[in-house]
Parts: sequence; C-alpha cells; structure tokens
Amino acid sequence: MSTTRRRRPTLDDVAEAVGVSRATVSNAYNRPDQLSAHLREDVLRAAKQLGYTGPNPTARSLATSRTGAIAFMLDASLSAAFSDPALSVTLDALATAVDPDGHALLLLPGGDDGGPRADRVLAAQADVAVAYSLADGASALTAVRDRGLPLVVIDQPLVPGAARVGCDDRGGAAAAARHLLDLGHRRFGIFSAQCLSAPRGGELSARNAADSRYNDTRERLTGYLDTLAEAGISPGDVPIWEASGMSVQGAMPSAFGLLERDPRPTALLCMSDQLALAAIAVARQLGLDVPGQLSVVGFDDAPPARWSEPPLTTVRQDLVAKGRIAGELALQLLDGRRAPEPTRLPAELVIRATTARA
Amino acid sequence: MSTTRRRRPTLDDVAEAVGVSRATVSNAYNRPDQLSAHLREDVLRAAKQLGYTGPNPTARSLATSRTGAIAFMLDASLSAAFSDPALSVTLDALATAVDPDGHALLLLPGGDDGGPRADRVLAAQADVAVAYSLADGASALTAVRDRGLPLVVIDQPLVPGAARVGCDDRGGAAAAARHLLDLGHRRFGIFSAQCLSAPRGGELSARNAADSRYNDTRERLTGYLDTLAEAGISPGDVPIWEASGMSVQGAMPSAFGLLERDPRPTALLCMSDQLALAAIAVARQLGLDVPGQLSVVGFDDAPPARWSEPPLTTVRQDLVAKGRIAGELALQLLDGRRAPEPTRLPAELVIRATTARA
DNA sequence: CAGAATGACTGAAGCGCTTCAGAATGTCCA
DNA sequence: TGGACATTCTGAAGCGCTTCAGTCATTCTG
Repeated sequence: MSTTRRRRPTLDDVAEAVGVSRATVSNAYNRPDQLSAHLREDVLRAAKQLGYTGPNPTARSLATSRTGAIAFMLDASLSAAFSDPALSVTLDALATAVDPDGHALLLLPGGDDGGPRADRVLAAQADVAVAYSLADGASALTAVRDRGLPLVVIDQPLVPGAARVGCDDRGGAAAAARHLLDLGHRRFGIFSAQCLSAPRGGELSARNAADSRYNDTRERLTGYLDTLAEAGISPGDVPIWEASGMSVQGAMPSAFGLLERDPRPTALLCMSDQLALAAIAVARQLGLDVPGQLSVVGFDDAPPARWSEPPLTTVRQDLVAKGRIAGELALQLLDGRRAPEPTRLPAELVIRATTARA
Repeated sequence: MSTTRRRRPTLDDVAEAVGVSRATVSNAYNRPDQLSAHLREDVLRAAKQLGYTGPNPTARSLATSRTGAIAFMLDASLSAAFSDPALSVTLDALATAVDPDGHALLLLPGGDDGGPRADRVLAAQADVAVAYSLADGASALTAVRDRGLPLVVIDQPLVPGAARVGCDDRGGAAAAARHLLDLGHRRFGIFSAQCLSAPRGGELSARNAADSRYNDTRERLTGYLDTLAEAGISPGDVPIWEASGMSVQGAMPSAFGLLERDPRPTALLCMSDQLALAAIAVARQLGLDVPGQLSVVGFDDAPPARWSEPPLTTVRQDLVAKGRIAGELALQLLDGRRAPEPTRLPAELVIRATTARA
C-alpha cells in the first residue's frame, strides 16, 4: 500500500485517519466506556487498516509509570539456577500468580557477588523486584533500594520495607537430623550448598560454613548441627562439604570427597535434592548400597525426589505456595500496599527409601 | 534531609543542582567524552547526593527506541518448559551471548495455542523476539510480525524475514533408528513429544503425528519412520505414543501405555532425553531390564543423559551452540543487519548403555 | 421549561530522557 | 593577528502515550 518502508504508525496517525483526537483513540484501547461503541469500532478498524498494533508499550509505560514487568533476580547463571528443579517450580507458580494481571518476568541472572550486577538492576524495566535466594550484601539489593523499587525476597533475611516469604529451613533441617539419629546413625556428613567460599567445593570448617552469605544455607546448617549437638555429636566431628555445583553432575566431584573420607559417614544431610541425588550417584559408583550402607536425606522435595531410584527421603517445602505467595506479595506491593508480616512456610520430613537403620 | 516522601529526582533536578543544562547531565552518563572530567564528577556527585540513580530506563527507552530486552517466547508454562533441561542449557547460552551487550531476557510463557498470547507479545517491552520451538501458527508469531519485531526462531520452520537456528532433527532421528536396526531390533515404539492433539497423551496415528504443529516433532518422526521403512518396517506397525507431559514424571503415565502393548516393543525411539528417562523408569517398575529386554534411545544429550542409570544412548545436539547462535542472531538483527542463512547444527548419535542387541 | 445531570469527545500538560544543530570560548599556527 | 579548529556546553525538538479538566450537546427531572 505505502510506497516505502514507513515509520510505524502512531496513535496520532490513527486519530488523524479517523478524524478524532488522540485522546479518543487512547480511550478506544484503554477505556472503552469513554466513547460510543460505534466510534470505537471505527477507530479499531482504522488502526487495523493502518497496521497500528496498539499503544507502544514503552511510551505507555512512561506515561503511566508502569512497565508491567517483574524483575526476577538470581544468584547465579541461568543454567546453574535452573539446574535446580525447585527454582522452576517456584518460578512457574510465581508467573502463574501474576499472569492474570498481565505481568511478564524479566530474568536477571547473577554475576559474581551472589546476585545480578547493580547496573543491570538500575537499568531493568520493571515495577517490582523479586530476589530469589541472593547472597547477603549482594549489590543488586542495594541497587533495588536506591531505585526505590518494591522488593520481595524469597529465602533471604528480611530487608527493611521488603516483603518476604521463606520456609522453616532450620526446623526442616532439624527434623532431617533427628530422623537419622532415630535410626541410630552417629557418623554424619553434611553436603552443603554453595557458600561463596573460595575456592569453591571441598571441606569447610563449621565456622566458614556458618559465615555463608546465603541465609538458607546458614539456617539449614544450624538446624543440622544444633540437633546433632543435642544428641552429643560435636559439630567438630561432622564434616561439612561445600558442593562444587548445584546440579547433580556439578556436585558429584565434591560428593566423592565427602564419601571417601575415613571414617566414612553412614548418613548424609544434603541441603538440596540435587545434592542428595549426586551423593547417591557417587555412592553407587563406589559400590555403596543406599540405604543399606549409606542413608541420605535431601531438602526441597522437588519433583525428581519422588521418582529417583530409590525414592528420596527429603524435607518437603511447598514450592508452589512459595512462588504463588511471592507473586501475590509482588502484586500487593505494586498496588501500593505495605509489606505484610513475613510468611514462613512449614517444612516437613518425607520419609521414602534412602534412609535406613545404621 | 527532605521533609517528606518526595518524587524521585530526575535528570532535570540534577541539572539544576549543578547549574548546567539537562543535556550535559545526560552526557555525563552516556557520553563522558562530551564534557570535561571535572564537570562530570560534579554531576555524578550531585546525582549521588540527590539520590538520583541514573536515567530512568523507560524514558531512555522511549527516547532511544531501545528497550535492551529480548523477549523469549515459550510454548508452555514455565515449569513445563523448564522441566526439560535442554531448555535451561540453551537459554543460558543465549543469555551469556547477549549479556555483554547488556540485554535482559523477558520471559513469555505459553498459553493454549502453542505460544504466548498475542496481547502479551504486543505489550512486551523488547527489541527482538526469540521463539523457542513454538507450534506452527501460534498467534504469538503473527503478533511479532505485526509489531515489526525482529525474530529469531529456534527449531521451527523458517518465517520470512526471521533468522533461524535448528539442528538436523531428521538426520539425528535417522541415526538413532539405524542404530537400533543394526542391533537387530524389529519391534519398535516411538515416544513422541507433545503434538497439541486433544486429548493429549496416548496412541497417535502416524497421520496425526505427522500433522503435529511442532516442526522438530515432525522432523524427528520422519527421520525415524523413513529409516524404519527402508528396513522394511511399515509405519503402520510402529506404535506412536504422545507423551502426557515433557517432564520425567509427567511422561510416565503414557510410557506405561507404550510398554504395556502386546507385543511389547523391544526398542524405543524417544524424542527427548526426558521421555527416554521416563520410559526407563517405567520399564524398571515393570521389571524390564534396560538394555537387556528393552533398548532406549533419547534425543538432545542434555546433562542428565550422562549420569542416568544406566547412561543414556541418545542423539547429541550442541545445545550451547544453539543458544549462543540464537543470541548472536538476535544481536545482529538488533543491529539492523539482515537475517543470514539458517543455521542447521549437526546431530550425532552417542552410544552409551541403554541399547543392546535385540 | 429552567436547571441539573449525563454522555461523548477534546486540548493540553505532562512522563523523563536523548540528540543534534548550534553558541561560546579557547587554542593553534601561519 | 586573525582565521581555522577543537573543545565544551546549551536550547529545543522530539520519542508516543495517558489523563484530567473542561466544552458542548443532549436528556432528565420536578
């Protein structure tokens, strides 16, 4: 129709074509009750004919100061983050919760300091930020505050003004430890999530582990060690190994280290299901029977826990609820409401087939 | 300092505070060479003092007509999509490729027609769209075209004007089938990815399967069936089952159906590693030895294939390269360059331990 | 039938930034 | 010493849209 590659039509073009004001065209899209149905049809028809696909999202955002996006901040690269199925479940629940309001997710992968780079956060087009288990002191958190963005944190210490959802990491960990104690185990090993130690992977002193910049790691560790201590097992006698990666494959090297210690632990407390599965895979390679010679407990109860071989004893947390609540909190903050009291979801032990008597 | 909750400072506020023009402050952030180092420092100091965190991303986008985001469109919900590890790997490679240019990823999950809803696409703040294995005819694709957004498609039929990267699905599938034929198998089963049939999951006629709206599904199917046909096995004699879900857990019910057929196939051609793992899990439950009584071949060679028990024979495609190339293509299109010729990555059989003589 | 109420549309002021064509000043070399 | 050039900064025109206070008819109401 047109002679050459023209610029995209704007609202003004449509207004001119129909012979109405720009405000009317805007209303045709945003407030149908503000004009007659007849005129609205004319407008929409003209728009279609001109190839106008609706208000430019960026211009609309500027005028409304709403982008319609939620920034989701991760502590690591996408492949690292998504190698944990718990994230997929949580993220999907969050997306589902905010979808009816038309919010999209802007993914901000982590850099080197346990969160996305500050400049990425400052440049992100989002109305609200959700932090998923970032390290304490990650610069992304400062950037969010400086920008004045509402913030929801998941599994992190409470930030002033932010909304929070998390689970009872400490209680869940304690339950796992108690279960193994009840089965008569006395030689334990703890397979820890990453702590941002350097170099990563390998044995950790209890002190280093307690200084982890990740809140959930600290909490779970405390739950394990306190419970063992109550049973007379000194923290110094419990080897703690930091995972070399959070995927099954990535964690296997460090699982080897933990299982080749002498004396070998008879029971492993793992800070995620993936770590537990890695430990089981390594045990198999070493010819160890699970749970005959080694008991293993995971954490999260993500989908793979149920169909692993053998099915994994683990600490269940409601990942769907966690994501959904985070999404609802984000919407509330967007609505201008204040952050409610933090939500702490329960964590309960699910006994399957990877634990047995010592 | 200020008496009340003030509006956020703008570039003008900083300009006024320093006593320079707005353009100068803008230059301080975007073109440091346009002003003296001394003045620039003054500006930045004043900005910090006022709590100005840099140019408002939305306003900047409007002025530059660049959002700095890439829309990543999926055919399904996030949890469904991410239950396939191949996606994580590809997405991460893409993110890594575009990260140096500061691009973020806007995730658009799928709705009901094999892609994101059109209105979500029209409202998305992104400069370029990447379609990851959407169904043919998904309305999201039309929306992208109408908006005039540059498009990169992954594993899909070529769209005019779009850039494309994919793998040799047909050749890879053919290699898998040939391998099993060479091992002497004659009774096959095909475990297919979803085809958007209704109801989903269960046996599919060859004709229905060939009509799948997913390009990679069609290609792989053709690769399997043509190769078997060359060996004298009629397509009509090969049961095709559509997976009830793409995660291991989700696919297990339909795997049951496929493995309980009489006569039972001795070899399974699976359109993804996850489907293969689901089939193996079900075989185990049925007391079938893999590969003793059942040979299984996957597709993708995603990370879990390597450490599954037993390690999975599968068709390897370079997922990292796929993601990286998609990212590079996106950047090229952003740069105004034309879409180059489509890239077809090789797919080669990796023989591990889930296949054996019939 | 005057006045109030309703419905349909418009004018214009922003939203906060980038950018480009100058203006103003200073520097350099012939 | 005077014109050519750099260097540094500014004015103003957008980018495309939303929204609010009106304006102008038309329809109720008592």
